[in-house]
Amino acid sequence: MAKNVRIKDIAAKANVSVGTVDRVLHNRGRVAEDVRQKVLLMMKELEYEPNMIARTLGANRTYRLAAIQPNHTLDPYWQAPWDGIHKAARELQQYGITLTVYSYDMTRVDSFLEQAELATQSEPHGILIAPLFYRESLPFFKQWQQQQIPYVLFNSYITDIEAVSYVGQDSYQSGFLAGKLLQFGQAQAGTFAIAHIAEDIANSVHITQKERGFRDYFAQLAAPQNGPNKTPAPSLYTILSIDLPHSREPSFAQKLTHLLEQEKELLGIFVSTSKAYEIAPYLTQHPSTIRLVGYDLLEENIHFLNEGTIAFLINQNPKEQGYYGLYALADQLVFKKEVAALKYLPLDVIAKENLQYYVEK
Amino acid sequence: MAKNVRIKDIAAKANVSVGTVDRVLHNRGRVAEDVRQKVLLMMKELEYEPNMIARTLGANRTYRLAAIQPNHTLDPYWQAPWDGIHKAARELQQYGITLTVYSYDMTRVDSFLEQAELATQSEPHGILIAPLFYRESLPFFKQWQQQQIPYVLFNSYITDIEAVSYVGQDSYQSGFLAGKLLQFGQAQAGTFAIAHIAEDIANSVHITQKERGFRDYFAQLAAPQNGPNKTPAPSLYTILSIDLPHSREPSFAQKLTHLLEQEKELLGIFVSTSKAYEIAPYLTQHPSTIRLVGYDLLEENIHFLNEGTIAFLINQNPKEQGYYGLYALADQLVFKKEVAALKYLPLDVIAKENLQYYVEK
DNA sequence: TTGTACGCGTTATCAA
DNA sequence: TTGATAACGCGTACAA
Repeated sequence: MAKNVRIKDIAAKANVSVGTVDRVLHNRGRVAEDVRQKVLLMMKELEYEPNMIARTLGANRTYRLAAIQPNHTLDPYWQAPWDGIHKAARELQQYGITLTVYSYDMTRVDSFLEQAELATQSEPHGILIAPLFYRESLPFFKQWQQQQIPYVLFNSYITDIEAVSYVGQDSYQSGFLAGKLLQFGQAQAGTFAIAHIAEDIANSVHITQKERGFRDYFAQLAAPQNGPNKTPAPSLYTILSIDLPHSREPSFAQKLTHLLEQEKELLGIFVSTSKAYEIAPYLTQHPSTIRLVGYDLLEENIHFLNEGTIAFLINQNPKEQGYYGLYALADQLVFKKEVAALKYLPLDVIAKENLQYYVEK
Repeated sequence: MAKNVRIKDIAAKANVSVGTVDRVLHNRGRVAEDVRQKVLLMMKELEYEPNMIARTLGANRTYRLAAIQPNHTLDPYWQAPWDGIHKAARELQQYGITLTVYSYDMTRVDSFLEQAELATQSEPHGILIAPLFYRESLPFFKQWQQQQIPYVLFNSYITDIEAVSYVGQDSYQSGFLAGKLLQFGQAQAGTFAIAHIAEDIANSVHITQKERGFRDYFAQLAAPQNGPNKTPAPSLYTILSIDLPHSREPSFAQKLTHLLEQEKELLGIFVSTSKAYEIAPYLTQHPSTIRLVGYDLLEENIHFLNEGTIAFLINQNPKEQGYYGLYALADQLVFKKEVAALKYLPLDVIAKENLQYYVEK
């Protein structure tokens, strides 16, 4: 209950001035070792906790942060991260943080390079980036390391030991979960498909991880100890993966219709991106026993979820990804907090029945 | 980006002193009307935004908050709200907020009355309360209103127009969701049960709401437009509710065994409290087609979820309830923000496969 | 009715 | 290597 301990108190107890305590506190040097030790001891004894309010007021610093992500007007998914980033920016404004967002066209590598270059040239104090292009991102990471600019990755996981943090979803686990959602409660044997729509799978790590998780779910059903569930022998499930082009291509309808008509035992489809809504219309024309699972609470997806064509959507908390991503930078730069190297956000299972809590929350 | 506008800037532009601007800003009176108007105009023109950092530092006020909730050592559920409240308290400490928690024995009304009385006598600046006892809470609300003490309700919803906010779950909707989770994918007709364990249903609003939601889920299946799903006619489902005593009573096992053995077509059980783990052991001894759904990520529940006996758990975000509950008070008292009168937290659907993201997050 | 001056806890800039 | 002191932006006595 004692009043909060201030620098002044430590100074008095150690018979030095506040200036000296401050130098010890921030390792600014220029202080005799024995004095340093005494001050540190007093800090321990009094359990000093710095007052962040006063600190930010006194420091009167400003931090310029840059965020690099796909343009939210070109792809609806990216609206949510954009919102999250700006929400965080508003809250952090009073701590002297300003934000500039660099948006790139996610279908064009040159656009990414251009915006990342612009961000770098602005010499920000920290960078938040959704590195959709694996190969093209690495050189920037290296450059930022040399310039000592802390950077945080979000949404797309790239192994990088030097990044302050990765904030995003666990793609492998989400594929695993999708398997469960498709198979759960299905009494009969049959086929499950994973569909990739317009993805450059080679240069996209997380799509591969999703497929691996998906297949592993069915593989582990084979394990003997699976509790008391009456599922058919796992060998009865066939898993197949299908690559679809952009939906505007004629071969999209062609390939999809072929799948739906040829695979008589098709029990479910897992769409590895947020574009489940492009497949949904085709299902209404076919036997409705085919269960559809996809990602993200886009307006189009929500429509089919409510209609019943989409059974479940996996929410990757995109808004929170942006929000916590920017906060990770602030924690590092402003609040000098420990920042977790890895922050997975929950994979929310969304059905028609709990949808309302996730839209506009 | 022009420098942040300060009170001093307004004062200069309006040819008055900072004291006058301050009085206008906080409606302290004692300022000529024409001067007041001029100052207000300047504030608009310069788009003045108060610096909360400097404000809290300057004001140097302290706020004593009281939280009233069931003892977390007597019932494991209440550990999470307790954690959330304390997490918020730690963050808010630097804004001059101190917290005292008053814990009551949720099985004893007199304990509740005692602690609520203690909290009231401490004359706090704000109160956060989980009002499990409906009737007994109302007089306290009245008293707090008279004393002008703002109070926030959490976890248990009680209609009260005067409360600053209610933070918690939508009980009706969670029952509805539970219906879906039990029925989903079940091809055959049968019976679904909702089990209440050791609950005083008459004095507990949210248990009633859960049951209503649960029954309504099956009722709405009767509606004609339900999309393309191959469920049997809704009349084929029988819904029954069962009241169980505390599990230490002999009649607990008796009643439960009776249910399991007599209801040959029992497809699922929905436990309306966090005590699904008390029913789970009985299921392993019976035909495993009975699906079990309950609430909350208690250690015991998690055990049976991983084992497969419990199919889904609905997470009511108890930790967040405490966290945001306390923040609602801080927003009102310290930050002078608008506080939403109602804040529903998400109903997370937890399966074995996405569990990991919700424990210790 | 208005203005002045000090304090909040910290940082940063000088002298010493 | 130290210590005194002016900011930072705002709240609040108290004086005018």
